[in-house]
Formats: sequence, C-alpha cells, structure tokens
Amino acid sequence: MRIGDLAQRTGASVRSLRYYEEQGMLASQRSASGQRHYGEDAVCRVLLIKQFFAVGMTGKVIAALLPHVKDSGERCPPAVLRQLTAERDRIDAQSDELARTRQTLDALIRTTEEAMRGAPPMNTT
Amino acid sequence: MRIGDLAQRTGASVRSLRYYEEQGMLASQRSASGQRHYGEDAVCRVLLIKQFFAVGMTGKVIAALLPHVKDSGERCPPAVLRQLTAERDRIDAQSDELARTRQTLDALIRTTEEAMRGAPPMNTT
DNA sequence: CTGAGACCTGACATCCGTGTGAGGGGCAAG
DNA sequence: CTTGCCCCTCACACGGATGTCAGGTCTCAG
Repeated sequence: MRIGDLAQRTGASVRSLRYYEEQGMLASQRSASGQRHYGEDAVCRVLLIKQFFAVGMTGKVIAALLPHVKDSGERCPPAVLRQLTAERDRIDAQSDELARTRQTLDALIRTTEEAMRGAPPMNTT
Repeated sequence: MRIGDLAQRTGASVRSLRYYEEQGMLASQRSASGQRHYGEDAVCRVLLIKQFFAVGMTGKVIAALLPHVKDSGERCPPAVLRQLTAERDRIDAQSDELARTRQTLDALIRTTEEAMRGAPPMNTT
C-alpha cells in the first residue's frame, strides 16, 4: 500500500503520515526509488496514533510509547512505564475537567433554552 | 486588585491575563495612568477561562461564550446557543475518546506490570 | 514511449497560547 | 527626591501539528 492509500484509509493527510514517520511513530518499507510502502497493520497503527493525538498526547510521547504497544507482552523499560502511568493520570484529570465543563455548558444551555421558550424569535441571527 | 495580584490568585501568568483581555475574554478598569484594575469577580472569571482552555476550547470560542455566561438567564443569540451545544458535543466526543484511550493505556500498564513480576530488575533505566 | 498522476525532499507559512526582552512610566516607602 | 518594584506597550520567538509550494522523480495505463 502506498502513502496515498494509507492516507485515504485512515483519514490522515499524506503530510501527517510523513510527519509521523519523521517522528519515529510509523515505519515504512522503502522501494528502490524511495517510495514508501506499508502493510495492512499500518492502518491500525495510524488510527492508534490519531487516537493518541486526539487525547492530547504529544508526538514525542507517542513515539516513546508506541513501540511497546505493538509487541505488547514484551518488557517495557521503567521509564516508559512511568510515562504510561503519567499519561493515564493526565487523562483521568482531563476527564474530570471535561465532566465539570460539560456541566457548566449544560446548565448554560438549559437556562438559555428556557428563556427562549418565553419569548421565541429574535432577529439577532 | 492589580494584574499581578490577579495573576497570583488565579495561577495565570500576567502575560496570559493581558492576552485574555486582548481577545475580549476579560475586562479591566483602567486607572488614569493606564494600569489595569480588577474586581473580585475577575478571579472566578479567569478560573473559568482557564477551565475552558483546559478542555481544548479556542480563545475565539471562549470570547464568544463568556459574555453570556456571566449574566446567565439573559437572552443568548441562537448562534451562541449553537456554539454552546457544539462545544458540549465536542466535549462528549472527547470524553469517549479519553475513556477508550484510558483503557488502552491501562491494559498496557497491566501487562507490563505482570511481566515485571516475573523477572524484576532490568538495567535499562 | 508518453503523459497523467502519485510520489519524493526541503523549506517556508500558519495558528495559538505563552515566554521574553526592550524601553519607558507609575507609585509608595524611606 | 530617590530607590525599588510593579506596570505599560510593542514586538519578536517558540513549539507542535499541519498546510502548501517548488522542483524533481517514479509508475502505470494507454
């Protein structure tokens, strides 16, 4: 599979895929002429990378963790384990924050909607 | 209260406070000489701003929402209401993502810890 | 073989929140 | 008045992920 296909199948841009490789998160087989080729597993890998990015992990962190994700069951150096738990804790904190903020927004939305039931249309679109 | 005090009480940097003002998220009374002065309420406001930032909202969005947060119960233009709900949905999605990722990490951590119980010390610190 | 389209590298551009430094003014205590 | 500290504005820098452009090469269908 070439980079364009991988991009299409993962929803990542070609640029991003190259960036992932540059940062050591994603490997590729290079053809004689230097073109990147990927196996099926690359799809999952990229999706995982995207997932990690989506929860606010940084490229460096992901690059550090990913090798140990793939061959799971293998030994994980203590430093990596620490980072792993650090990220998990960060995620927990983030979850709490999200929950709190969700409540704030929700209250606000409810108030507004109630107010709107009283005097519906308004020209301030 | 002057900007330094506010910074200290909220944990935001002076720089950030000025930035918040510049982006229309935070107002200040200016003394004749141009120095910023804040009331007690500014503390809550800044904390709220920080909270919003912490869940990934962008400055523009926050600036758009905040005015309606303060005088809650007031009319909220439909556009703002839409943004409000959009943000809430985004937060919900983000929460799911976090939960999924948390599981991934957790599984990884558990596997590693179990592996470590088998053959403890390792020199790859 | 040829041409279209996908790919390569390298570099510069963007956005966003923040840091930082320069150069200057305000204000209160001694 | 002076000293020391806080404040002001302006402006440039950064980091991270991505976009985009330029100039060149590869691949495959026709």
